[in-house]
Amino acid sequence: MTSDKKPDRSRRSERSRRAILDATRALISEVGYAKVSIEAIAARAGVGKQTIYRWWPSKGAVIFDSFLALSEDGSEGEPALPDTGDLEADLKTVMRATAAEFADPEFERPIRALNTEILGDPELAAQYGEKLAGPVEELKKARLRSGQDAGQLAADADLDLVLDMLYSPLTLRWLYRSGPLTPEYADALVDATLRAFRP
Amino acid sequence: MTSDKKPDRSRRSERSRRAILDATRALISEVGYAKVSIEAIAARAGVGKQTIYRWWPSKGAVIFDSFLALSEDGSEGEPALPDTGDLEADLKTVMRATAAEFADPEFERPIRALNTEILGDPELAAQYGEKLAGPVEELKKARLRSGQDAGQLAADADLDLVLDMLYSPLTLRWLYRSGPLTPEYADALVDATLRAFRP
Amino acid sequence: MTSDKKPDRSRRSERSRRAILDATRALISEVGYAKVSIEAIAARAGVGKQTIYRWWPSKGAVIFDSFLALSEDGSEGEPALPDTGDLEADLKTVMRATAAEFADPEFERPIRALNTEILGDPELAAQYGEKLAGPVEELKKARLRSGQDAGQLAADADLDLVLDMLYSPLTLRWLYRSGPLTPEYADALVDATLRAFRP
Amino acid sequence: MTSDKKPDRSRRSERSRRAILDATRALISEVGYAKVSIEAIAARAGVGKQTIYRWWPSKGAVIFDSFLALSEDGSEGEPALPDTGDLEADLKTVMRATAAEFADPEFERPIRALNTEILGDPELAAQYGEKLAGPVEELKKARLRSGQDAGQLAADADLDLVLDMLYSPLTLRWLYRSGPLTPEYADALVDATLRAFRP
DNA sequence: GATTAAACGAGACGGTACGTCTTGTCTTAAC
DNA sequence: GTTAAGACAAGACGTACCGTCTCGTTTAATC
Repeated sequence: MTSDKKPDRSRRSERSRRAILDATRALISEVGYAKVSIEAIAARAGVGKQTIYRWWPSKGAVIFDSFLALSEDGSEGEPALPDTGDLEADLKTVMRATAAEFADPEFERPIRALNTEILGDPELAAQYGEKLAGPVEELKKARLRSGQDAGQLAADADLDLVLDMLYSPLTLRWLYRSGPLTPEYADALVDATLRAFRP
Repeated sequence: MTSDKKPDRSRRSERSRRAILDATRALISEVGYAKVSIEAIAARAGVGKQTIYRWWPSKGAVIFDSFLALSEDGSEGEPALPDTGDLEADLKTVMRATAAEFADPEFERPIRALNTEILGDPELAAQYGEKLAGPVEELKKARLRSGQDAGQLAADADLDLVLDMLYSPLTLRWLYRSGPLTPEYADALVDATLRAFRP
Repeated sequence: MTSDKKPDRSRRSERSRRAILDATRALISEVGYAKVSIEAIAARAGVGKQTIYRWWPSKGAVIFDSFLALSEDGSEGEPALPDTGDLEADLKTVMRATAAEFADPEFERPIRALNTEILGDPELAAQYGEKLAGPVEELKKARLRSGQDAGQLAADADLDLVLDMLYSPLTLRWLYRSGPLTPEYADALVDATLRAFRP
Repeated sequence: MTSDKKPDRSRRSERSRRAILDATRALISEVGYAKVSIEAIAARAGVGKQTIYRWWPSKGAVIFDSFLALSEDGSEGEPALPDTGDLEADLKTVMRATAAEFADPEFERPIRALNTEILGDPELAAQYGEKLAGPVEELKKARLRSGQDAGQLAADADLDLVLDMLYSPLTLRWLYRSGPLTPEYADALVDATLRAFRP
């Protein structure tokens, strides 16, 4: 036990924090997750390595935070999902959009980097669930609940399970690249899921 | 033009190949995926590093092959899935078993290693689909088809979609550690999926 | 433009420098020049390889420096050569000592290592002339000059040539192992040289 | 002691032997001694590595033999040194020629390669003395003896010593690159040596 | 305004692993 | 039984990063 001195958060340089997070995202986009190194981040950010090690426990944590920061200042609170009163139509809209996003090569590298990190680090996985996935999931569940109230979904449907059946196949197909992410596939998932949980 | 000489497959040492694959699996079990290095594999296998680099393009490929070899000589052809005539019961049996396997810490490390590797390498992902996942999927589809014939599944059900809806939520929950892999969850997935595709 | 960053000399670790130089000399003595590797030096010195590559351009340079360091802290300035007033006797004393030193198996390996290195690297050869051979040569010339003043050597004798004729045959015989390094041979060289340059 | 089977000299391929020796010399000229590898020689000669290892004990031996072969078929017996009756003039001619040869960059690399090899391997040094240096030395001594008979050299002069004093300074200056190899230097060596051994 | 203590940039350090290269041995097929 | 070819075990090469550890230098907050 050499030096348990905890850094003083109040004196942290916001300038450095931003530079590190920005450099991280830029590097992921440019060279891909596997080749992002702490040294490269520090050099790119014009920051000493120690400044990174002082505030983050691992490379994964930096990468994770770089996404978190993005979602935090990108949107002040998540936007609600569409609610036209037609659950099926709304879900298809959202699922098709998700499929399109996954297919967009622009997002491919960063999201895949994030997922790889989460896969290997339970700590980050927990944080991911809580900070990133959770809020979005709540929004989705709210829309489902609204559909439930409108009698478009069984009153006793387990909404977490519904979400799983909707999104998991899409997500896994993307992760494993095991099939094309077409609008038709998105629609088929919505149809089947709604059949399973119709009132 | 540096050195485009291709090695001569017919002169490959089977002895070394096995030693490398065995050492790889042993190391993954012992120290976990992240800490497996080519150097460690070579040392453990009593093999020169070059012998690994000569035959495999990447660490991921070695790891992948070590699983492939396991499945190839472990089972001479995959065993058929149970077919008692009751599709629901059989699916629940299989899904519960899958959930249990995922939860077994013994398999945790190796399978997670394999998945991490697949996630970051499209080449391996393709091989995975073809050599490992494909055959198993065919067996599963055969059982579904048998249920279809028995009138327990809609005649026009897209069996790939059925499989996705059954297994994806389970797999993703395991990958992301986003929830417990209980028999109840397995059962719920089977119930919902069968509802979606009942005749 | 890969990495033109020059290391900062002022921050160099004296501790590591000494450890490297010491380890180098020890290894040369123990296993011989040909088998000294950078890896072995680093391991022996308890130092990262990069610390060697950071400060020395080649293995030869390390070896050379290990000798330089020896001569620098071994003697605070070279000791003067004997000057009894009898040039012939003094030269014979020194030449016999040189012959004996060459014949001493203790010095054999290190000096031969140094010589091999110098032979293949003009850069080091220049440094050798300047830093190691030069100072000693000056002392020898000083003694010759004193002999010249005493009328024991021709006033117009080229002292560099005198030194060459004295030492080169001895040195070359040692390098090539082309003959025994006896006191008689040393004496004969002194006699012949003094005859050639007598007043 | 695994396989002491000695190869059968009578079945040796002369074609391969020549190809190896030629390739060796060519490589030394082109890339310099330090970068000549057995692999490169074998590839260049169109020969299996084992064919080299079967007939030569070390890389040095191959290099040495490549020179030996050169001197053997280049000249069927060494040419006699000039003997005009004027020893001083003849020696100056020969010494100036030697100095010029040393200075010729064409010969620089090969001869230096040979010397480096000899320096580190007593076995080769002995062979060098016997097969390459010896014969030439005998010729030189023959010329000296002729001068002795003509009364231009002391009758009791040790001819080996005379040769050493003539050639060693030149050779060493070349090896160490410690000074220019001018005709003047050659002349000065001859002058001084003849002074030392005049009748 | 001067003092002072922590965060900072920079980068040297001991290490691990990389992927390449060469060595000397061993194996195979052609002749 | 020698040869060309080349796979093999071994291990050094020089490079890239790791995470830790000084170094001066800002930069605030306290005096």
